[in-house]
Amino acid sequence: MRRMTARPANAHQARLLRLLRDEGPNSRAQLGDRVDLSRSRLAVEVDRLLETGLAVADGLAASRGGRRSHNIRLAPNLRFLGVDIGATSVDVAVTNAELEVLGHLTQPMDVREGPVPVFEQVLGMAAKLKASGLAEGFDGAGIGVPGPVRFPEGVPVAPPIMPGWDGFPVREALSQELGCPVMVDNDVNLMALGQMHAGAARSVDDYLCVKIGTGIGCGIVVGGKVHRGVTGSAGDIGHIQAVPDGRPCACGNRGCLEAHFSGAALAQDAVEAAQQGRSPQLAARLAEYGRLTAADVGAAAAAGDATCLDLIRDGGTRAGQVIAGLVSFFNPGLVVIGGGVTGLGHNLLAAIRTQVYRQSLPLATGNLPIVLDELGATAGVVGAARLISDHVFSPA
Amino acid sequence: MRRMTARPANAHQARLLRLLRDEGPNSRAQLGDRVDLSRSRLAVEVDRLLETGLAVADGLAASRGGRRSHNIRLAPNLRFLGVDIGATSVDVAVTNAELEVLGHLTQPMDVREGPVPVFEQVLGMAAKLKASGLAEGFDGAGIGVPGPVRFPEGVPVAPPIMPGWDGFPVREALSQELGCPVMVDNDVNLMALGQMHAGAARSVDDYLCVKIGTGIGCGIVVGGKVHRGVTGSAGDIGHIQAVPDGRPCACGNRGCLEAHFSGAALAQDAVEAAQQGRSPQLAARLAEYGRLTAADVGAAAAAGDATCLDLIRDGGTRAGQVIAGLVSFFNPGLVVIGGGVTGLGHNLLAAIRTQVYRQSLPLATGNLPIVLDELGATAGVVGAARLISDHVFSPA
DNA sequence: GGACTTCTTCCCGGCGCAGGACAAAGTCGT
DNA sequence: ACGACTTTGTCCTGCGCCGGGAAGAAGTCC
Repeated sequence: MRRMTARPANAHQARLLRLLRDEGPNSRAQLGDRVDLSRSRLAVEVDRLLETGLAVADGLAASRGGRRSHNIRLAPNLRFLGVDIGATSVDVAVTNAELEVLGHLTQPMDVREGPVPVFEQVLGMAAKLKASGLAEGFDGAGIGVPGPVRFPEGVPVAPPIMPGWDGFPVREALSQELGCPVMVDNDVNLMALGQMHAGAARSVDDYLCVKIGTGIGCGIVVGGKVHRGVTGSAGDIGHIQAVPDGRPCACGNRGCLEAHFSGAALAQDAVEAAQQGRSPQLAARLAEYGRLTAADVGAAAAAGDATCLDLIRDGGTRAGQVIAGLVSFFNPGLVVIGGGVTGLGHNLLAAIRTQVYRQSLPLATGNLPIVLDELGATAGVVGAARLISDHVFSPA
Repeated sequence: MRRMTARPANAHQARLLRLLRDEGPNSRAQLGDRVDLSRSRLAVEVDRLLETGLAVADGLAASRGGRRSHNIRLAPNLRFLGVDIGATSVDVAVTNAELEVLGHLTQPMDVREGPVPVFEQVLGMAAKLKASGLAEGFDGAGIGVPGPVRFPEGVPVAPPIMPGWDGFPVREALSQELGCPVMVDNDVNLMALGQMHAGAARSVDDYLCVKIGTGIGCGIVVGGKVHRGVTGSAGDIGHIQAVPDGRPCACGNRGCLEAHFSGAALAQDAVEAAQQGRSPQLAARLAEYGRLTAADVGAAAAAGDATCLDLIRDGGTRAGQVIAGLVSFFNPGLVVIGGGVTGLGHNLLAAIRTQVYRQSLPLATGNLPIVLDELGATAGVVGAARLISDHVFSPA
């Protein structure tokens, strides 16, 4: 069931495709304004894109004072699959060539079960999306996994929370199953790509994207490109020491950021606070559901629970200390905070901001926005689609 | 006394020039092996380089089994000026086009006197080098300053240790004086470029270069290019918190790495140790010279002074903690330790290594060399020459 | 309805560039 | 010493990229 997607023949065509992807339908004349090419050349390249079926004509554009131009848009039947595998759930979405999400499924899942059952589930979800008429086939798929990846090969390497995946040829296997090109990356990197396409980072070239969920990671974008490091483990900031001689961490050290502030750590703190009677609200929730999550802390804090506010503030301060260091080091133009704990909202953001603005030098923080992610689960799947679209929209 | 240096006309020529710069003289045939160009094209471009005088023919190369090829080398009369302005001294060197140092002067200087007297001194040193017959004029000059720089304009911005320089048009002024292109950068970035050209980083694309001198900074190289951050302050790691609620720092915070371990901090610790009678060796040196520097600590440690060994070990551990965080975050392929404290030698390196290998994750440290800088003062000036040569060897 | 603007197509000539043919210069074996 | 083979450098041809002019198509504005 292989689906042969045409590929751009040269860099000009690739450039045009990405422009159409990022800025939507555009008239030939507008395209001419954006890509430094002569009219004749542009006409030839656009015509070839139309011939190969990657783009289609789409009626007439509004006049700009003279003859009306023809609209060009990416082929409306192109489909990308975005998959975001988390620690405890999986997101699968279908997008069109402009990376608009046409359908999105979320299901609980345990990544520790290993690649084979997880992929069965993912393929089932993809089939479901296909069956609902959203796609006839896929022109590419991007996959995010919660651990480091040897990017060129698309293979997870030594992932701490998904040991069974070490060395599993994710890219190869999925490409076989889906019959289309596949790219694999760390989930945090994909979140960063999502921000680049649809989020706060659209006009920034150097930024950090901190994801605080079950674990903690950081997507690093340098000059508009994701920095993955020499072994694919760049951005693994969960095990930076935040508290000297602090809590023991699964990695064997003490005081790791992740041990003091993450979805897991926060839930544990919440349970302790409830059991010690420091927070009636949490105690009530614990009694009701039998367990607590970061969301419960956020809800209780929003309702005014002082203990929960303290937990959030302390955690934000810890995270802020580490982020302040990264800001001093990297001097980004933007920091985006995302992941499961985003539900803690502005209390968290305020604590992080305070710490960063206090600890980093004025030159680095002077014009540095620190914002919450606004895309939620969309960021990951859009980032995945963006990753593979960059690949498909590059010369063969 | 403007000297008009030819510039490459296209990217091919630029490529060839850089190849000749980095790998020395080469035969036409060898050049053909390294650049993906047809023989005809290559011949045309090389001939043009010869015509413009950027390169010269240099005899016949050894035979590779057939007709002997002609050697090509960069024009032997090209000269770059490398200037490295430190906090308390200045280095000026002349290099040829292959960035070999032909002459090198070092003089004490106080950067706080401001740009005008410092530049007078620099120009005097350059004139001295010229007068000794090393250069007739300069085809470009690179300048390193100990503070952040707005790179495109070549202007220092808000430099803490050189307040008088804020906004001074270094690039413009020196270009006027010297009559040649000038580029300005942070001294740490230039040290990193020096490692790339002549040091440990020749075959690495992503690495960090930590300079521990009067202050502490870090050069960041991503994909073979220096990362300067959005405001030019990337790598400013001296004010990352190393010790919660630690010593007060000039920046207004507490526990900054620089307050606990730098040339200045170490000298102060040494004086205290001497006065408190914890180190007879240091006391003797203090009595003799009236002051102490990091070098004294190194010498005493080498002679077996336990207190000094402790000072070095503690400092290395502090630095190692911060570097461990950077390694987790950035996942470099190499870390080079340089700057004034390199004199502390392997005791320092051992402490840093221990801490990094202990605190960072195995995937990031598995194949990570951490080495001492071997170039010393040469790194800065060669890096400066490399910076401007990259500029001169790019299409106009 | 006429003058002006904008957009598209067609066409020409220059340039970059690859690759083949050929000459020059050397090596190696006999 | 000589011929066969290899490597290197030069010349030439042809293709495709590409910019820009000219002309026509389509609209706007007065």
